[in-house]
Amino acid sequence: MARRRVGNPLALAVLSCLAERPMHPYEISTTLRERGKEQSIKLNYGSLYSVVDALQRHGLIEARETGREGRRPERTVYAITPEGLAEFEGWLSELLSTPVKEYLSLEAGLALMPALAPDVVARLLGVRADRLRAQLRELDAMHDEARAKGLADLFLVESRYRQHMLAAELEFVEQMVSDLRSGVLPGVKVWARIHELRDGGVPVEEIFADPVRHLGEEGRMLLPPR
Amino acid sequence: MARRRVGNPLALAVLSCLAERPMHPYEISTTLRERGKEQSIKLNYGSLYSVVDALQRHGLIEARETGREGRRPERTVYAITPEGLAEFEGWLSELLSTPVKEYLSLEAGLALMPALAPDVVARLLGVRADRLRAQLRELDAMHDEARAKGLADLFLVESRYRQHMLAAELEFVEQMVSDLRSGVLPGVKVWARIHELRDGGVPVEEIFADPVRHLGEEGRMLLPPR
DNA sequence: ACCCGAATACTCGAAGTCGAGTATCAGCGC
DNA sequence: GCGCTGATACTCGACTTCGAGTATTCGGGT
Repeated sequence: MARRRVGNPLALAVLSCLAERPMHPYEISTTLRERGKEQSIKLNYGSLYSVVDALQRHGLIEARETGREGRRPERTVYAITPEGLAEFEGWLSELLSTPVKEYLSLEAGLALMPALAPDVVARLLGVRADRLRAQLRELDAMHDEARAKGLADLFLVESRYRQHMLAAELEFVEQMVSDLRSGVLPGVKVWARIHELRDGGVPVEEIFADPVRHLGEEGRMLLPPR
Repeated sequence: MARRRVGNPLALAVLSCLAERPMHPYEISTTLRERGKEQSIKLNYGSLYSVVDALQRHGLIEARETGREGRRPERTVYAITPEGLAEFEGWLSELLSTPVKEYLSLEAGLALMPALAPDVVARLLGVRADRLRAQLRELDAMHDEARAKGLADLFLVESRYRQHMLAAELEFVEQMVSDLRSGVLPGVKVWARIHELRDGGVPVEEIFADPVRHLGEEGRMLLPPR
């Protein structure tokens, strides 16, 4: 997979605008905003200008006119090059066809959660579930409103995707909370016991050094698998 | 929401290790790797050392001993401070309880997909679906193997979450492909027609300037909503 | 006639990210 | 006893990211 010379997805959005017609960077930013693309692609000025610069350095876009009106700051209008158009279509195709590993923040949280006691985690995830439900309601309202305005579903696809993924997360979190509370998830009992011991003053290192002594037979699962 | 002084999730992983016992950075990296946490938290050396440095600057960890064996590079052992422990627990709690907006690459792709013709997009998403199915099979195999080795489900939670989200993505993509092929998604007909015209030599700008003339009544949906 | 806030159009530098590169050592086969 | 691979333990600097800051103009109200 030949790595893209300019990696920021914002660069792709810039190319998408310039594929329509030449624009200056600020116009690109307002265009993306109007179309709601900044919901899907992180946009901030610093990145925008450095990305435009990088695209130019690599010959994917080129400066057309650079004029000024009154004593306003200069405006440079850029146009896409044939190589830029090829890069755009290739990159977009790859984005659609090839899943990439994304580091979700909840995944990090779940990976480290044993550092907190299981009942605490259950409570925190419960709060998360509430917030997810609120976000889903907001998205629903937004979609209804957009529909009422006559916006075609085609332009809501990315938002529907976000909603779908949010709903999936909620489903997982709800299941998790119930598994934690009921204690059916293998390992939770031991996990809870470790935190009880720790709160009672036993250093965690010591528990791990000889789990079976502190936790009984179930502690065996903490030993390194042969 | 007070912004974290050190933002990289890797910093959280570092704190989680040092909460157990003092370590030197390289040991942290191998520990995280052994436990499979690098699947969930991006780990590379450059970031590791700069993150450790930042944590020290902010008083969340402190250097203990800095010795060397033979003529090996120096090793500095770090320990967590009380403020570091507080930061760790607060941050982890926030991570679990509070959803944050994540910019998924497929969302960017969907937002820009009208730049390609609908049948092309359908084909690309079909390829993605195949790849997602392959990844899901791999994860299933991994989980079976881990189970067989006696690893508690507790330590697979993050991987199960990834699997759940991957499955949700597959579901969405499959639905999308079928909606595109059947043409039931409102807007797809117009979208296809635009690409036909463009391939026939009509500039895209012109179509957008007077959509109704080029596309008939259905073109009206491209006009800005009042 | 003047003021104020919003919009226009960028600039700048501090901070962070990344991965290839460097140097050493331990063990193992031959 | 010699070379090779793989592990140990980091360093470096080019490149990106970020968002607050700057300077100007426009339009609407009073």
